[in-house]
Amino acid sequence: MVTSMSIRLPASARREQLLEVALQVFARQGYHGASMNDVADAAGVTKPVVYQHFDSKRDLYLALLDAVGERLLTAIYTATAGATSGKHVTELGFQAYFRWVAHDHDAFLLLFGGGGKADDEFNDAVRKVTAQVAESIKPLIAADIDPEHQRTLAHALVGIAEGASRRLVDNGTDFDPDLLARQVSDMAWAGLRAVSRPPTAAGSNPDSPRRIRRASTR
Amino acid sequence: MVTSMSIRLPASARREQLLEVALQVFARQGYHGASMNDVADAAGVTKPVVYQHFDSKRDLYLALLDAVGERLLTAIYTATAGATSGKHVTELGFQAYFRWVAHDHDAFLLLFGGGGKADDEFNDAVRKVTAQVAESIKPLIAADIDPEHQRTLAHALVGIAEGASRRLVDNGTDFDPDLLARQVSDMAWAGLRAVSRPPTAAGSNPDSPRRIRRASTR
DNA sequence: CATAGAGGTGACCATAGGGTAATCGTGGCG
DNA sequence: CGCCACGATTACCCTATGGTCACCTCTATG
Repeated sequence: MVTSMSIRLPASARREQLLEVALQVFARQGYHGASMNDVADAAGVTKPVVYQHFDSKRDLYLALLDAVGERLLTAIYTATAGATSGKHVTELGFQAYFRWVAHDHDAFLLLFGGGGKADDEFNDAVRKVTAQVAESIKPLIAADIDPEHQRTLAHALVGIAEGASRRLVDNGTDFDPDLLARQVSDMAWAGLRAVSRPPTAAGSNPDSPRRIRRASTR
Repeated sequence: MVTSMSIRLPASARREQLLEVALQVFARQGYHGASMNDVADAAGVTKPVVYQHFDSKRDLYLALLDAVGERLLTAIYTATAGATSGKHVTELGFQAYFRWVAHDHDAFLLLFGGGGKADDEFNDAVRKVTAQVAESIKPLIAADIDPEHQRTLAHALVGIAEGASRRLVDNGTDFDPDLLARQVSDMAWAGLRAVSRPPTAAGSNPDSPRRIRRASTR
């Protein structure tokens, strides 16, 4: 979309456009499924133009991964900045995530849509993002449990967001990010609280000592 | 591994070996990163042999995806078959999943390691697996909430398993699947319980999520 | 209006890799 | 002991595509 068709553009603008267009192309066709020609075509230019702005296909992809990861992270950071309670942070965090998915659809696909990696450097870029999200989540988790356990749960939370999103994105369903955030964060927060409660009880075994045994059931 | 180096093998055995070897190769190098020659080499044969057993690269990959998904599903099904309480099912389910990851390492990578898809058919195969896992999880979730909400939570649970696993696998860390299952299922189950009934004890938040959130929207 | 230089192009190279055709060799069977 | 069929190989084709080079064409500027 936007401008196109062999219209002359100042370098910086062209670069932006290429990034924008490349995101769409890669998100839809994956790294290997999309050729540099595809990108160029989508931008209404020819291949050499792309190479005037990016050294290689990898370079372009990496730049994209970077930009896109940055967007997600800042979205989450700014959203949760003003929150007070842990529960509030949780909900705002998920909200930011799901809003990002809903709005920056292609970005989600690029990062988590299995677009085609199999490359250490690409994996690192993605891992770095999830790790940072996880890191920002860690404070929500009771500080009195094993750090490794903390990390596990943090990554589990990231997984929640990813899992919930993927289904909707794959499905093509339109969804209300805020509703989703409420539903999911309710579950997540309750889960986190429950974990923080019992005095660690590390190494609990089959003959579990005492967990919170809230009778009820169903 | 196993036999190799130009040793003659009966067709069915060779086929099995090829599947086994191809799993490793694809898991490590991704779909595009691995050539049919790579697969053949890893099996100690030449390309045409591979093509005698599989029509195309896609075909081979699809067969792999299928086999591997099947393994995960049956692992979960059989593991949770004898469970009684919801909590028990949850823990056994996660246990089966994490054991599968720990043991069938390459399988996890193939399915969820972003090995390189960008292909609708491949995506379908993977989606089918997660969908089935999610389906098997759904009964754990309160039946009195919106079905769509149920599905969301089910997929969120799958995301938990995936997120927790990915970190460890990417990290190369060795881990104890059973411990992980306990940690994670504690959180997950608590989360599920909280959703199924009005906020348990402890002051929740203002806009308490009444049990039935038949949030119209969409 | 000449011109420099940035923006852009067409044509091309080189190689990887999916897929196939023709051929070989060996072990079991009559 | 010969032969056939199955397992395997060598050699090859051909398309797609990452990447480059030489050249063109606007437009701003003196």
